[in-house]
Amino acid sequence: MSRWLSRTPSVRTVIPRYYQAKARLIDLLGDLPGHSAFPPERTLSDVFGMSRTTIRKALEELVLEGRLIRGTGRQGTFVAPQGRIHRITLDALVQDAVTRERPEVRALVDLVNAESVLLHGDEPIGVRSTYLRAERFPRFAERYDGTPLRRFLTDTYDIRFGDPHPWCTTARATPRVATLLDVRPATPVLSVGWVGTDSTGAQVERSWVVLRGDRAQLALSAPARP
Amino acid sequence: MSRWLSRTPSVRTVIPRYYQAKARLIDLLGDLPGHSAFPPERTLSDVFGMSRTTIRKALEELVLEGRLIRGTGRQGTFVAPQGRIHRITLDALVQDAVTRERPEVRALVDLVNAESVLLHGDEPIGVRSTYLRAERFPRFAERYDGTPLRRFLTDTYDIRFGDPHPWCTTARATPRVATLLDVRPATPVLSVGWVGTDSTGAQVERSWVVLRGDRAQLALSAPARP
DNA sequence: CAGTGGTCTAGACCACTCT
DNA sequence: GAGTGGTCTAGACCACTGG
Repeated sequence: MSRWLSRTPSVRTVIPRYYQAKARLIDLLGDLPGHSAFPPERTLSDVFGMSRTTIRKALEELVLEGRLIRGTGRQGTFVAPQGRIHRITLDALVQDAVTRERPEVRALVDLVNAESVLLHGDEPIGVRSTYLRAERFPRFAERYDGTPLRRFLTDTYDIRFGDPHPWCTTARATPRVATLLDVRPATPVLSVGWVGTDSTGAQVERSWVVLRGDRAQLALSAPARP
Repeated sequence: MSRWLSRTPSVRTVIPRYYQAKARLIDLLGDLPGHSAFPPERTLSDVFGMSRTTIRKALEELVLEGRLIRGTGRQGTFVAPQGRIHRITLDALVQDAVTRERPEVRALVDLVNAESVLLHGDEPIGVRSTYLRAERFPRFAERYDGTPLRRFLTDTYDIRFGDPHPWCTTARATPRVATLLDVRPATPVLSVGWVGTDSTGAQVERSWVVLRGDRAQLALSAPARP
């Protein structure tokens, strides 16, 4: 086995400091009802005898898990109320059936891009972005009426889509996505992508969705097998 | 709308410093073939005129995207070779058909836990953990022979599984998972969970899989619709 | 032993929000 | 204005690896 692929043992028996902090914060969290104010970072730093950086790392994990909510300025940190994580089906993503802001359509050279922010209530939970071959969808920008994208394409351009074969990964929010989703840059997000083909097998659509992990989960389907 | 749910505008027109670093690192990366040595953090810190922390944040993102590989000690940082990201089907995860180390079986109070490290070659790409109701699967620990779990349960205990309705999220590696996957604690990972039921609808299995995002993607299925 | 990545600290500075 | 979270810096200390 070549050396750059060697599996380092990397024992690490010690529990990281930030993780000890997280455990204590979870204790603290357990007693508090939703919407309670949570102590500020600097206080926790003093009380726990750890640097603010370490505390922040622990807090960040709890935010990502949807257990804490943080606001800027005097808003501070709060205990998140229950039931803020929504399950979204893969089918709804592909079919563009999730509530969203009206897509922003941009014409590129050979492509057209439609980008929208997925909403639950008025909270942003994801971003959807689709690239279409301009040639196959003439005058898309003028004609598109904001209805669910796949249905629109089927109705207007007489497309018959094949299986999109989506895939799923973790990624980090780019600055642009972070702005749209109202998270900090580099926040871990769930990313789903797929390629749409027409009846001839030609690629006509390329899409991805980025979901906020603290507000959305992806519901999948895996039928039982004999 | 209550104030802790208010959508802060949070304009953030500026590009974060770490993201500028990342862009420059990608430039640097573009010219290098796989397995090339990459400059150490302290050098990049000097050259870019940024703190090591900021550089590290950029490097970490590239590692997570599978474009760089880092080793401890004198190993340093390398350009990752192509084709190290493997697509794994959801079905293979649920059916336990991914190559793996022999599961470690532990008896708990009312439950039995089977935990294994998923492998591609000899690289760890994920962790699979299943909890079974001890009552429904008597003497599981002694009887289990290491074959794919669902098949074993079907054959040995005459289970007929229903649809597991899996779901998918981002999470961060706990210290334990980090050790098994050979990543640092708090590394973002892809998490897939499901609940297995028998023909009566009773929950008999509860499983989750954690996948390293830099080595594995989850292949999904979403059939085209009329 | 020198140099690497991994962790943690202390503190500066900023933008923002509530009072 | 005071206090909050967000970003970035400089540097200490450690474990580990290769020459």
